[in-house]
Amino acid sequence: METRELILRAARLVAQAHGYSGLNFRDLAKQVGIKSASIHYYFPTKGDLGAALAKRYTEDTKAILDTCLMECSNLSGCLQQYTDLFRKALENGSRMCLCGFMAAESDDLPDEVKAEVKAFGDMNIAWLEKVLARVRSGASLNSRKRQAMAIFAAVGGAQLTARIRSDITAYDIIIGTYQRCEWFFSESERARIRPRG
Amino acid sequence: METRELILRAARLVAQAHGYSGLNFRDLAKQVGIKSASIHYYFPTKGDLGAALAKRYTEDTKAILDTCLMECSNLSGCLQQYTDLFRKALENGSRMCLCGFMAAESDDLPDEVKAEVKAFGDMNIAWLEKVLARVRSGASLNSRKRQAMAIFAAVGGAQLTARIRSDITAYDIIIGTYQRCEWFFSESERARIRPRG
DNA sequence: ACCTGAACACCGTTCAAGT
DNA sequence: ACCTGAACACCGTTCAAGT
Repeated sequence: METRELILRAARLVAQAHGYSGLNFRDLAKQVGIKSASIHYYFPTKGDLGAALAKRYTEDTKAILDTCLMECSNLSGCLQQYTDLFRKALENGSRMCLCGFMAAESDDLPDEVKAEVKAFGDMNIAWLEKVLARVRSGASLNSRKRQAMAIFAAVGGAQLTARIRSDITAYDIIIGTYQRCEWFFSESERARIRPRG
Repeated sequence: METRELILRAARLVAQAHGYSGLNFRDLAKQVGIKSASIHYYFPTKGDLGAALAKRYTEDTKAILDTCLMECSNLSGCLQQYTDLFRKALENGSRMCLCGFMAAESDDLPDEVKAEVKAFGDMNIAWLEKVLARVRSGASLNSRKRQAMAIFAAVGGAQLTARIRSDITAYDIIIGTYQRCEWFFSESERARIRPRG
């Protein structure tokens, strides 16, 4: 396999466990079998590597999600596959979504990386909107957009919680609770709430 | 103010923006007006600093939440104050919950820090269970525990999403959606779902 | 085209030395 | 009790030099 590809694959696993700041050229080089200075031939700066990493991650994820969308006919199947996809990161050494981790590191990301991480979120939300549009054509565009954002945020939060507890069942419990909609307020409680923003 | 206190205050703001890995003794020392080697007098290792930081953060948060619990009579008011508290971090320079950030960094945290970050989650979930118990005495203990975990995870995910979008209104939209329970499935859709785990 | 060693300013940590 | 300078192995980056 090409060196550039080997670097990206190794870097992805490292970044999903240790974040952008946890990436370092010397260890990466050791894994690939070259010297750290050589990585700069493919990725001049760490920012270039981070941006390429996030972009590739978005492409790969989009390909998987689009396949889901084609194969799944019902909403619950699609969303189950969506949450299962994020579960896989946890299964793989309690790793996180690459861009979820980088979202936390936002302040320390070079602009080009930040843009790619945001693009990952945009892609996810757009995909979720498409899924929701299939079965909730009645709901307004804005309402579906809000729901898409909420679902995207939820899997990130569930990953975070499962990660610190070193317990993947926490992810299942949280996602399961969302799915069953045992949420903030009961029907009667909700009537009393002033919406925000 | 005592030097130790000044270090903790400066470190908290840094860690909420750059995480545990973003903490560095030299910058911290500069802010406090001493040399980096002097910080080791108060916190022998970076792990000691991180653990003290997370512990203090938990204590401070618990004090605020317990005051809420005493003053608020209804569920929606309590939970609104809860989500507002996490909103404040975003208001303050788009910062994150200290332990939310550290949860992502889990793999790189010394054990003593990891334990304190987990303790923050436990405290939050216990508090939320107490709130839910007030108005949902009908629900089972386990059900309330699951809801508490879900709410805790949700604010973390909402922070993450708002942070990468550099847009605090994303937080409001997401939290608002949870509160209105426009969630994963409609009533009829939910009937078709096989629960997980 | 692809790789390297050596240098730079930066990190946490240690420690002998100061007051 | 509290602080410091100097040293160490580590980081990303640069660059002249190799094939």
